[in-house]
Amino acid sequence: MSEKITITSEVGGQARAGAPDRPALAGLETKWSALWSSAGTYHFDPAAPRERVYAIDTPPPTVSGSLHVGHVFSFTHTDTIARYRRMCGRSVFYPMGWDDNGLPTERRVQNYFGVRCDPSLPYEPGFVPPVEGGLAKGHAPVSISRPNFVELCERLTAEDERAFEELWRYLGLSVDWRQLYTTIGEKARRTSQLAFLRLLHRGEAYAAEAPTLWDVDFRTAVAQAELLPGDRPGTYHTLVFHRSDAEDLLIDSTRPELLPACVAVVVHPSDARYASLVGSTVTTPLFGAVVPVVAHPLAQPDKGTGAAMVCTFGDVTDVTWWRELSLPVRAIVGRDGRLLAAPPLGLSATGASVYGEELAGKNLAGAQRRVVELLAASGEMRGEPRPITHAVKFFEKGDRPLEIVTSRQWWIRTLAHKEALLDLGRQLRWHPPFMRARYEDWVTGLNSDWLVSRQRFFGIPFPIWYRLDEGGAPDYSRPLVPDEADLPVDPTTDLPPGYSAGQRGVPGGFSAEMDVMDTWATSSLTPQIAGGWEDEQAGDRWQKVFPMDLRPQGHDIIRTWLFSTIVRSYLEHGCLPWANAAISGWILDPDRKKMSKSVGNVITPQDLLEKHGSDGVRYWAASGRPGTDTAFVEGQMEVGRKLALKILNASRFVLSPKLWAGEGTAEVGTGAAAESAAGAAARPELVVDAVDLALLSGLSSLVSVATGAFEDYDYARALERTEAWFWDFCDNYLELVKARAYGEMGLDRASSARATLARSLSVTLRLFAPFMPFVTEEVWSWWQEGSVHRAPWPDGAWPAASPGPAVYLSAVDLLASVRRAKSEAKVSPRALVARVSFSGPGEAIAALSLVQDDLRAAQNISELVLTISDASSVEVELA
RNA sequence: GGGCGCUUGGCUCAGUUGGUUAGAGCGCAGCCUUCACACGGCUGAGGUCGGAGGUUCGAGUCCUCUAGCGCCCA
Repeated sequence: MSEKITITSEVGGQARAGAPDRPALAGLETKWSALWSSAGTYHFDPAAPRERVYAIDTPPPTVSGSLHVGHVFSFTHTDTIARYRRMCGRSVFYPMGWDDNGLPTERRVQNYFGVRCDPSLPYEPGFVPPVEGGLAKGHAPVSISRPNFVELCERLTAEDERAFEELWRYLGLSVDWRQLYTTIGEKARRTSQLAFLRLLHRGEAYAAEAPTLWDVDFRTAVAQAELLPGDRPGTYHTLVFHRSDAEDLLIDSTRPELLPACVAVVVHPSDARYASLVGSTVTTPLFGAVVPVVAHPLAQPDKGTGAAMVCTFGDVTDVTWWRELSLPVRAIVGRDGRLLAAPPLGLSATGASVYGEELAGKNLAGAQRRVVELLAASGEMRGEPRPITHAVKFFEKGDRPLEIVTSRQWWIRTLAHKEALLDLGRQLRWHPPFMRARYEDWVTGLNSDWLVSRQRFFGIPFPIWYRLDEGGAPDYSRPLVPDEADLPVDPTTDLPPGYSAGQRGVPGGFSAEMDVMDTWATSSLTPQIAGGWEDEQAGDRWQKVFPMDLRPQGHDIIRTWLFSTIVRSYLEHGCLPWANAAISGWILDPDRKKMSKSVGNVITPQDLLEKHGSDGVRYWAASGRPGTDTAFVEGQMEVGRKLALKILNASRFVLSPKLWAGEGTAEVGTGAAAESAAGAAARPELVVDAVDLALLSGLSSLVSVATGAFEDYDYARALERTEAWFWDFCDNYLELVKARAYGEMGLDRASSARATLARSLSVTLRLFAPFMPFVTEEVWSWWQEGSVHRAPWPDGAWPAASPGPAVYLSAVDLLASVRRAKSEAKVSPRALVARVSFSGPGEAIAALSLVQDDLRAAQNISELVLTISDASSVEVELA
C-alpha cells in the first residue's frame, strides 16, 4: 500500500491558489514542518519492495551535550541525499536516533540531581532526587540504586530529546520520526544483549583476566579506541640495581614508585654495552627482588641509560614485554589508583616490610615521593632527579594519565578477523574515497581485541549471572544466561532461570555480573536497532532495509563507530552493514580553528536558523563538499537566504496573472494563472522559439549534471550547478523574454516563452528541493499538486529535440555588451538605444537573428544591425 | 617516524579524463529605483594558481623535491 500525499488541500484554501501578493520567507519553517508531519510526507513505506528501498544508518547525536553547527552541517548533507533518493522514487528509511547511553549522561545526571550511583543499594520506588538543576555547594550527593539512577538518566534525556527533535524539524530534516530510537531504550537494550549472547555462544565474545588500561578517577576500563595521547611533565631518576659479582647497573626511570612491581630489566639486543649482561640477574634497590636481564627490540638504547625496568604495569610497552618475554606479574596498583595492601611476591623480606610499612595504601604521587626519599636515604639513587616531558596515554574523557591494572573484562574478538575486516573495508564505497585509509590504518594497527565492558552504572548490563560455590565464590567458567525471549534483563534485579530471589548473593546461589557494556558496544548495532533485527513487531522490515545503503558520519569516528559497526555486522551477518559511507568534514571557525566552547566561538544553531532561515543555513551546509573541512562563514548563509528569496520572487513572476492573461490585456486570477502555468509546464509542443529551445537544452544538461553528482554523493556539486543555472536564468533569460511573455509579439510566441518559464520553474524547484525544502515547497504549493518532496526527480529529456544552447548564449553575450555600454554611459538600463551594430561570423549572426525581437525589446533598441564579418565587434549608439 | 588531505584574486570556494584570454559568490568601486525582486539589478577593478625542478607541442590539472597548515596512526 503506497501512500498518497496531498498537501495542498490542507494549505488554507484551494489547490493552485497561485502566488500571493507579498511572498515572504518568514514562517515557512513552522508552517511546512507541521504540514509534513501531519501528512506523513517522509514516512517510510514498508510495503515497498526491497530494490526500491533506500536505507540510511543515521548517526545518533549525544543528547547530553547540545547540537552545534557541526551537527547541522553533516545532518544536512545526509538529508539532501535522502530527499534526492525519495524523489527518485525510493522508499527512504531515514530514522533518527538519540545517543543517551553512557558516561556523559551519567555525569550530567549526577550534577543535575545531586546523586551518585551505588549498585549495592536496593531499588527505592518513588524516589525523589534532592535537587534539580544542580547541587548547591557543600551538599554531599545522595547515594541511590542503579535502577533509580537509570530512571533519572532517562528522565533528564527525555527533555533534551524533545528539544533536539524540535530543532531537527525546524531545520527540515526529512526524518521518519516514527522510526526514532535511543541507545538506552528497550529496543537497544534487547538488541545489545541478544547480539552479545549470540557472540558469547559462538565464542566471539569472551571474558578474560588481563592487563587493561584503567582510569583511576572513573574507575573503569578503557578501550584502545578511547585513548588520547598527551604530554606530561615527569622526572627521570637514576636507580641503582645491584649485581652480585660486578658493578651496579644504572637504570633511568620516570616511575620509581613502580619499583616493587619490577619483574625484569630489558636492553636492546644490539646494545653492546649490555650484551654481556643478558641472561644474568640483578637485584632491585630497596625491595631486593632478583630479576632477569633480558633483550627486546622495543628497548631504546638512546633513552636514559639504555636499560629499562619492566614493571607490571607502567605502560603498554610493559604489557608487551610481559607478554612476549613471559614474565611474572607483580601487581601493586589497585583500581582506586592506590598501592595494594599486600606486597607482591618475590620481594626480599626487608623489601616486603618496607612496602607494607611505607607504601601500602598510598596514592601514586605519594608513593613516588616516599620511594625517592627512601632511595636517597639508602644511597641507591644517583645524582639529582631531572625533569622531562614525556608522552602518556589519557582516557579521552579523563584528566589523569591511565594506569594499567589486571582485571576481569569482556572482549569481542577482532584480531582474529583483521583480514576479513580489511576486505570489507575495500568493498565499502567511501565518499570521498581517500577516507578508506583511515579505516585501513586503524584495522592494521589493532593490537588487542575490542574491550566492551565498563565498570559504570548507566549502561546496558551484560545479561550474565554466576553460580556461587559453597564458599560464596563465583564460578566464572560457566556463566548463567537468560532465555532470549526474556531480554532485556538487568541481572542485578532479574533472576537467572531456575533461581529464586533468595539465592542472590548466598553460597550455593548466584550473583550478577556488575559490569555494563561500553556505549560503542550498543551504537555499533544501530542498523540492527533501527532496522528491526530479530524484532517481531517490526514485521519484515529487517529483510527490507538490511544491508543498508548509506552510513553518513564524521571522519573522527571512523575508528570507533564505523569500525565497530562493521565488526558487529560481520560477526552476526557475515557482510557489510551498508554499501556506502559518506564522510563529513569538520566545521572550522573563520580563523581555521576548530570550534570550541572554551574559545567562545560557538553559536547555537537555533539562532542561526532564525537569523538566516533554515534554507539559508542548509545552503551553507550543502556547499561543504563530502569529507572536506569547511569554514563557518555566516555570509554564505546569507547568500543562501538571498537565493531562497530569489526563488520566491522569480516564481512570483512566472506565476503572475498578468503573464498568463489570454488574448489582449485581459487579467486572470492568481488561481487561473497557476492552473495555466501547471498545464504549460507539461506541454513541450508549445515551445517553438529558438531561444526557448536553447534555454531548455541547457536545462537538460543541468539535470544530467545534477543527477550524476547526486549519484556520486556529491550534493555540493549538484547545488553549485543548479544555483549557477538559476541565477543566469533570472538575470538573463527572464529579462530577455519578458516582453514576449507578456504577449507583445503575439500569443503563439508568448505561449512558447510561458511554457519555457513554467517548465524551467518546475524543474529548478525540484532540483533545489533537496537543499531548500521550505521555499521550494512553498512555491510548489502555489501551482502544483502534492509535495515537491514526493514529486519525481526531473529527467533531462524535454523537449525531445533541441538545437543546443548556442542561440541563447550568443543572445546573452550581446545583452551584456549593451548593458556595459549603458553602465559606462551611466544611464538607466531602460534608456533608449538608437542602434546596435554587431559584426561577427555567420553562425553568430544566424543565432542572433533568431532572437533579435527579444533583444530589441529587452534593451529598448530601435535598430539592430547584424553584419557577417571575420572579426567580431559590437557598437552601441545610445539615443 | 609513517600515512592522508589542503595550499587558486582581501575572504570563502569551483576548476571532471592536461588544451583557446584561470571561474563564481562575498567584500570593494561606479552606476541604475517603482511593471518578480532595494532582503534588488547592472557594470567594473582585482589572482598566473605555496616554492623549485621535470614530462609535454601545451600544466592550476601529471611526476620529483620542498615549505606551511590540518588530521590520522606509531
